Amino acid sequence: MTTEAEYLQQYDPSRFPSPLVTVDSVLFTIAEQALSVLLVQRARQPQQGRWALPGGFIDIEKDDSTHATALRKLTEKTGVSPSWLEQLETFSGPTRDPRGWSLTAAWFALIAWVDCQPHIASVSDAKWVPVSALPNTELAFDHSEIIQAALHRLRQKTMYSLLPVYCLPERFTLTQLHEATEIILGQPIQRKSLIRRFEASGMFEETGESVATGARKARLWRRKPDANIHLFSRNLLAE
Amino acid sequence: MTTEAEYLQQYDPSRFPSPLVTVDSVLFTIAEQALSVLLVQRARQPQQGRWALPGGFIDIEKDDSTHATALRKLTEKTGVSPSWLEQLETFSGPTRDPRGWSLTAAWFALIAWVDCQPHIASVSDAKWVPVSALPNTELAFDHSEIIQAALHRLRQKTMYSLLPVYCLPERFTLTQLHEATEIILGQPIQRKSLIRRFEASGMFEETGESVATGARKARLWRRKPDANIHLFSRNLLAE
DNA sequence: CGAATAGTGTCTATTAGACAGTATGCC
DNA sequence: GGCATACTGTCTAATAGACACTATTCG
Repeated sequence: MTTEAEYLQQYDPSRFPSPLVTVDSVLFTIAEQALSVLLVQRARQPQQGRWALPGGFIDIEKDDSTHATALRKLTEKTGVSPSWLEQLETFSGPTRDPRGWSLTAAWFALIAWVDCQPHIASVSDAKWVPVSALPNTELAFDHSEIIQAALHRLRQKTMYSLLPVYCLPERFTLTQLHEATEIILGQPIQRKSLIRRFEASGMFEETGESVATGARKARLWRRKPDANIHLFSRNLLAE
Repeated sequence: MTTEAEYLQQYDPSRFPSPLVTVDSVLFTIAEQALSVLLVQRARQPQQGRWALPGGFIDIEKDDSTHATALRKLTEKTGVSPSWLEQLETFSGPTRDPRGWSLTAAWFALIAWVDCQPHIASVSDAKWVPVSALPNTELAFDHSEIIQAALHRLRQKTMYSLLPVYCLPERFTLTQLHEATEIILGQPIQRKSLIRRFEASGMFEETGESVATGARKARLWRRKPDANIHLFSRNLLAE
């Protein structure tokens, strides 16, 4: 019989074969009227030169969860923190990475295009790719599959929450939210339905400002500082 | 410049410090009118003797995903495959396991009590614990937190699908489904609402049999062999 | 004033909640 | 028949879809 303290003293973490562990994120935005995902060109082997999701290894010294790893990698690539970040799913298996049995904790994130455009435009190894262009793009590892899962999550949540606001700048108009929602779902949405939800959510406040976009000025809104996302009990587009 | 083949030849997976990786599952059932979770007593250090979720290390030789690991561990403990198995979430951090920075891919599962009761009853290191008893139980690692996340998932999904059928035996009555749903949600549900959903789902077929439970006989139903779960676009208990 | 964009009013359709009512089987 | 359990009918309430309507701004 050994105590836990004795056991830990003689514990050797390298005794058992362990999978290769990474963290990858699917960061979406609306770029020029197109739902787009951030891709990064791999600087090193394996799959050197291929486009891949932003991510990498956990820094055991610095990161105190895979959430921290995802946030650190995204901030390195975009210069800012994403507005939304939630765990997606973990992908694993012996063949998804040529180095051997591997596991990646995938995260799902949203950001406003204007918030990171200056940073992205200044580097050559990161770019926004419209999701409509993905079928023609061969990505590293199983990253296409991960993006498909993230896209499914994004569309589902858009039907029962106002998640698309996290793709918009801090101050936004209802028309911007409406357009973002239609772009994500790929079909027309009743503006009235969206506005009803917008009011019922209690998540937003007027800034008092308004902007002209050609005709009547539109009011500018922002998220209330501590408002949590509101989940509706019915979906849009229920058919 | 090295090719990927050259790179892989000299690749040493033990060069970087790596987290300890495990797979744990939260298996629910309805045991004697109580929503219960399967716990296993830890045979070894660390946390020897404490009750914990069924799980363990990935077998790099045998498992071709964490799904396979979860299934293997659950089958070892219960003698059968769970009726429902989906990924929950990955929990990670430097302090959740005394051996160091660790990560567990958590899975969420359902089974009929009668399907595994013979096996569970025959061993002394596994038992069903009603979720109502969990606040008074100190579990290993962060397993209480994992169970809370699973419980939340179970209750959410019960509101927009007929997930509770996966806690029932192969052949079941509408009353059993109704009771399971009420037990999971912890409040009364309109039987009529459930039956409307049951019919609309298209997931079930009559067996032609019926059982007496004291008064009028109840029809026995089963899931159609290849039916996928039906997701409704509105929730129960929307208030 | 007309055109364009922003925003409202209000009718219909769908489906959950409530609960009364009918059916069946055992004593 | 009486009672308990299984099952159905149907009204109300909530909210999404549809779309006509009003409001504001600019030339």
